[in-house]
Amino acid sequence: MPELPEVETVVRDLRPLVVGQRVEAIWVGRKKLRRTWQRAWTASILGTTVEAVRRRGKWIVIALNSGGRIVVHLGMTGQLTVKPSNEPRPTHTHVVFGLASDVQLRFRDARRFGSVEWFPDEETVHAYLARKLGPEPTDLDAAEFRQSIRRTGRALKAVLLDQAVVAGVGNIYADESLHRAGLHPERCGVTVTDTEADRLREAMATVVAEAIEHRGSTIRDYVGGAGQRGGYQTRFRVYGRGGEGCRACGAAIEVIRVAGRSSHFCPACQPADTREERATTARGQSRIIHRPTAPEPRRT
DNA sequence: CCGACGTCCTGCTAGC
DNA sequence: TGCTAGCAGGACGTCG
Repeated sequence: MPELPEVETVVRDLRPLVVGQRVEAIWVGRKKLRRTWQRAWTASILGTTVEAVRRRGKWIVIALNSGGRIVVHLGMTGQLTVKPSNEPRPTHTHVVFGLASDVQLRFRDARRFGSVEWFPDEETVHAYLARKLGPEPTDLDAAEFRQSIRRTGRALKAVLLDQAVVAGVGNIYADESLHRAGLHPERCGVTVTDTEADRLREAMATVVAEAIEHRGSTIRDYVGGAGQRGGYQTRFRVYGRGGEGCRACGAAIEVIRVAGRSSHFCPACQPADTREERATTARGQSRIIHRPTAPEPRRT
């Protein structure tokens, strides 16, 4: 599933292929995506030229010389690739932009959790994304991150998946970061020390940077902007390695459900906080029922 | 107001 | 071998 490193790889791949290209044709399929394509968007985009391709969190922003912006989210199975126009269109292709040099920018998404939409200007896109997203992992302020963690009773895993806390981290890199930081995914936010929070912030930055170097991770569907698979999946320390040995200590990696997501961790490197009490819900998910430290009083 | 949970969607896999 | 139930999860709406 595309997270920050995969989206960054797509953006880097697309940049030399689409910047400077004119959008000469647009085709939109009938199947509904997360956002419904508006007829007016086609007219607004046709004839404009791509000026830049950027990423913010897991979102891709394609800047046009008209000031308009095409904004893409890959969801679970989305692919945004440049292919020769004469190459057959694979199934689940939903949007195609015909570019000047006989190539097409194609959006393909089997599960249709992704989206393609248009905004009239940079300010509107900025407001749209700023409402949802916190800082990038590399821009995360130490004090701010400590506070984000400590002001909540949620499990650390849930905090990392919250795009308003840190943008771009998903299930894979949350698990990998927690392992590097030696923190249990269910660890309750309020009990996390400054040192632990700092370790987690640094672990996230490291994991994400390493994954980008390896062009992201391909579990099943993910491909880069020219259709190539990623290479980081062979370096996972915990994700998808349930039952296998921890690369650090050899203990068997465990899989549990936290915040509605599968969570992989090493019980030896990432010990549970024994001061916490938990109960298991009917659906097999564990809930913290007692916290060792009371949350700070909420300010009004 | 925070947090938990249901919903969307289809391809693949485990299990019979 | 062939079928099917269940699982995978990012964003977001809803509900307690």
